[in-house]
Amino acid sequence: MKESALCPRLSKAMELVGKRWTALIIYQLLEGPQRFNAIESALPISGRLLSERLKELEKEGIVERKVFSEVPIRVEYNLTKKGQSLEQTVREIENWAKSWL
Amino acid sequence: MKESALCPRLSKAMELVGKRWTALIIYQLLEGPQRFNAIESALPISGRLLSERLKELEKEGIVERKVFSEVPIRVEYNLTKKGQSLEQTVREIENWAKSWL
DNA sequence: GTAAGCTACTTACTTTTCGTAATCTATAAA
DNA sequence: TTTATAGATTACGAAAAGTAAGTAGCTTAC
Repeated sequence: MKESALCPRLSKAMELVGKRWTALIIYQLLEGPQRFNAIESALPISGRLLSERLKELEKEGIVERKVFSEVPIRVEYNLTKKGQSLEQTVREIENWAKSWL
Repeated sequence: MKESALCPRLSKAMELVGKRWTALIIYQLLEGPQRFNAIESALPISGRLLSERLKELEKEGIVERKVFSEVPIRVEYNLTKKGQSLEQTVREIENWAKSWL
C-alpha cells in the first residue's frame, strides 16, 4: 500500500492496527498473556491468519512470543510496552462503538 | 466476517473504521467538506475504491453527499455528526503513531 | 456540428489477501 | 504402532484491492 502524503504516521498506524483482526487480537491480549489456542477460541479467526498476524505483531514489537518446552508444547503471547500503549487507542474505538453503533 | 463473541461492538467498529482507507478518508474530511477529486488527490487511493468507500460511509451515516448541479458538476462530501464523533478516535490513533512509530 | 475538456464515476482485468480444511512436527502415553 | 495434543503450515478457491481504460452529461472552441 502506498503511503498517504497527508499523514504518513496515521497511514502506517492504520496499516498495522487497522489490518483485519489485529485490533481484536490486541484487545484480547489486554486480558493478559494467552496461548495460541485461547486466542483462536476467543475470536472467529482461523489458525492460519492468527499465526500470520501474530508474526507481524511480533515483528513490529507489539507482541512477545514465549515458548515453554513442555509436552505438549505451550506457547504464550503477551503485549510488549508498545503493545500495551495501544490500550487507550483500542478503548477509544470501543467507546465510540458503544455510543454510535 | 464473522462477529467476535468477545466484543461485538469493537468488532463492528473495526469492520467499519478499520477497513482499508476508511480512517484516512475520515481524517481528510476532518479538514472540512471536500470534493471527490480533492480526496482522491490527497490520498494514494484510486477512484474505484474511493467511490466504493464513500458509498459505504454514506450508508453508515458517517458521510454526507451533496450534489451541486453546476457545470461541470460538483459533488461534496462531508462528515455527519456521527462522522465527526470519530475525530477523537482518529486523533488517538494519530497520537499513538506519533509516539510509537 | 464535432471535437475536446471537465468532473464524477464505472467497468474490465490482474494481483493480493482471506477463509476453510487438510497436513505437518515433536513428544509422550496407551 | 497407533493415538493424542498444541502450534503451526500448506493448498486452493473466494473475496477484496489495485490499475487502467472507458462512460455520462454538459460546455466551450474551432
